[in-house]
Amino acid sequence: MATVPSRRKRATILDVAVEAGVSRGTVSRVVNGEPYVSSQARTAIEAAIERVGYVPNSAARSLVMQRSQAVGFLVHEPHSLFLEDPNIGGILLGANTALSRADYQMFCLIIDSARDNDRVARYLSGGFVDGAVIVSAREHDPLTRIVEKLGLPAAFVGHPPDLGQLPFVGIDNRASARAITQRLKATGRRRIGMIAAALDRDSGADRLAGFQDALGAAFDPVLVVSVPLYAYAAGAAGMRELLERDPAIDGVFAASDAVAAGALEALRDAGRRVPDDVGIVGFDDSAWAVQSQPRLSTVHQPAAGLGEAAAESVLSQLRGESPQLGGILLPTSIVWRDSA
Amino acid sequence: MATVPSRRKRATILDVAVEAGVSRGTVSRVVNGEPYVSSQARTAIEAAIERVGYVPNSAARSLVMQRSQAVGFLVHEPHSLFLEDPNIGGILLGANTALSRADYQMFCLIIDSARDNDRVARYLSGGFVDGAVIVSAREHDPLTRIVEKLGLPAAFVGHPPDLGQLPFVGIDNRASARAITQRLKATGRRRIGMIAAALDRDSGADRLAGFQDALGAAFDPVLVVSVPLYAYAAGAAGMRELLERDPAIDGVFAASDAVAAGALEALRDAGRRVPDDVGIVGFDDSAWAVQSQPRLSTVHQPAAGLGEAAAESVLSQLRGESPQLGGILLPTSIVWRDSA
DNA sequence: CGAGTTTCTGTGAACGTGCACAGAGTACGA
DNA sequence: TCGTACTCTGTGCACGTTCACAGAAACTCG
Repeated sequence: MATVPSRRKRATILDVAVEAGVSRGTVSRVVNGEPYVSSQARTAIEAAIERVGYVPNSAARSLVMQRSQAVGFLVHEPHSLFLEDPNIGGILLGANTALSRADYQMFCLIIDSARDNDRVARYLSGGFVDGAVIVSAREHDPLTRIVEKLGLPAAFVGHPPDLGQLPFVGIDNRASARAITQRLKATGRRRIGMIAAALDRDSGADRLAGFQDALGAAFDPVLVVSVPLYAYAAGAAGMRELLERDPAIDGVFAASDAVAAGALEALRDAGRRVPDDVGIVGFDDSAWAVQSQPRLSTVHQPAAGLGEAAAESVLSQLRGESPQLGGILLPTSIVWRDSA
Repeated sequence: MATVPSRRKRATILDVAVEAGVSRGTVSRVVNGEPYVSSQARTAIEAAIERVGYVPNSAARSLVMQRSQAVGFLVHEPHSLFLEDPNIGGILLGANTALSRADYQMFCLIIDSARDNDRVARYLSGGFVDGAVIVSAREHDPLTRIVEKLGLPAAFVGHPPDLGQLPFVGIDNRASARAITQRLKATGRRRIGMIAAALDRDSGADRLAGFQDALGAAFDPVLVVSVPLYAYAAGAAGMRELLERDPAIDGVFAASDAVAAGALEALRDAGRRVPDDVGIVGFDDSAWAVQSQPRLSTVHQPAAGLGEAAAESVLSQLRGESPQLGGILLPTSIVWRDSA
């Protein structure tokens, strides 16, 4: 039967050995850059590899080496939010950079429904990957348990409260929120409110805490509204609510750029000028920040850096080093644009 | 310690066989759902699998089966554009959906510099993947040649002109451009221009052709400016040029949402109201479309659908079916918002 | 009751690689 | 000269699985 004609035979290490007139072992040594190979044999083998078009079979290598040279990139996020989240792309890119630098592969796994849990566990324990970078895990996430039980080298981006001793990387949300609120205050705003979001995540809660830190005694709970998600529509609703609570409000810290962009819409509808009447700042430095009118002042998240640091953490665990306790916090910076 | 790191020794099919008191072959049959297993043996084996925590070793399976159950997702795009492109995320998600439904893994490879070409060729031919979904390949892309030479089951998203007989999925740019231009005409605009972009890509050229189709005899080359990239700044420059050529212009088809957003800025600067004085439409239905003021009427691209269709094409080739000649074109829809 | 069929099970060979080990050749110093 | 280190090469085994084959048991039918 000629059903699958395109299945060509690939050259093996043995083909190379025969072609070069040496043994498998010597070819293996050349391929892996080991010493104790005569320069004569080496050149002959290199030529033979070129001639037969040899490429090492990763499955065979994985089998005997007991590792796959691959790291999983897991995102636990509904598909819609995956697209909206401004950071995931950068994290993915950063992780990819670090991993390919170390000659590791990156496998993507996007977990949408809980139905996928089985598949994930199988995947993590099936030898597909030597480690994992895990993005946006939540509290009580089964993923956390699976990784813990497996003892798999892993690093989380973000910091769900029940992470235990598992390594993570993140930014100091609290300090960053404190810093940008202080700068907002420094521009002369008197009645400063916040549209807090995603308080069930540590990022959301910490941003609120930082806001409160910065205002100190001036903090007024009336000027804080909370919305469930870091989303545009939620931001608009939150801003309307704030305007209702205090029409004299003249400064707003939005928990994310998307939220801030939504707030901008509500302010426009209410006839307020930004930044003249109301100053507004966001968080993330995402595409929203430069596409809004006016462009947003915001906290810049080093998304690629987070991905890179997480990947590096996994790689170091793979080298047998023990991960840094308490996680790694990357510095943020404030980008001052037009909205405040 | 009671909790020995399960990382050390994983259960093999032999462990299960011993535990269940049968042979490897029988366990293998159960694992792969083959017939000719007594129900007695089946239940014993299933219990044993549970007890020892057996997970099949994918490397060993790949080795003997000569396939990896993985499909590569290749993006050929500088990192910065990868983040900016509104469609890539959706394509990735769609491909992931289709692949995981078929129990395939998705393996991401982001190709930035030409330096990576070697690495890519190695991985495509190294048995890491059984097929590939390739996004944003350009003309004379070495990737095209590599895939062709390897005879690897693949599908391109988009359609570089030198693709030859390789399968691809895309949208009908020409028909979509025609449709949205017609609707722009139907709103009563008399002097309609176009900011064409990226005419060196088929998408750019086709959008211009569709525009010309729709206007028919009314087409006036004076009202067409061409900019090199689908970019904001280029759109602003293009719009200024158009206003100079004909101040009476009252309708504009921008080749992308980013271009349209730039045009909006130029119109604002020129004191024209949108949509009152000038109606403008874009293309892509990206984040720009909803973040602009006013929100853009535009052509919606089924990004997830594209990824899914590309993945399905690869899967069908993997089943031995021959790919659809001439590629697959997915339907678009027009989203009517505020800008026209 | 014997012959043929169907159902079920076990066994030995691959798949392509890395590694331990053994052995051959060479250089060097005592 | 011999012994000893050092350099280089080839060979057998293991990794965990699937598959083809052989054989055993049960069942069917003339």
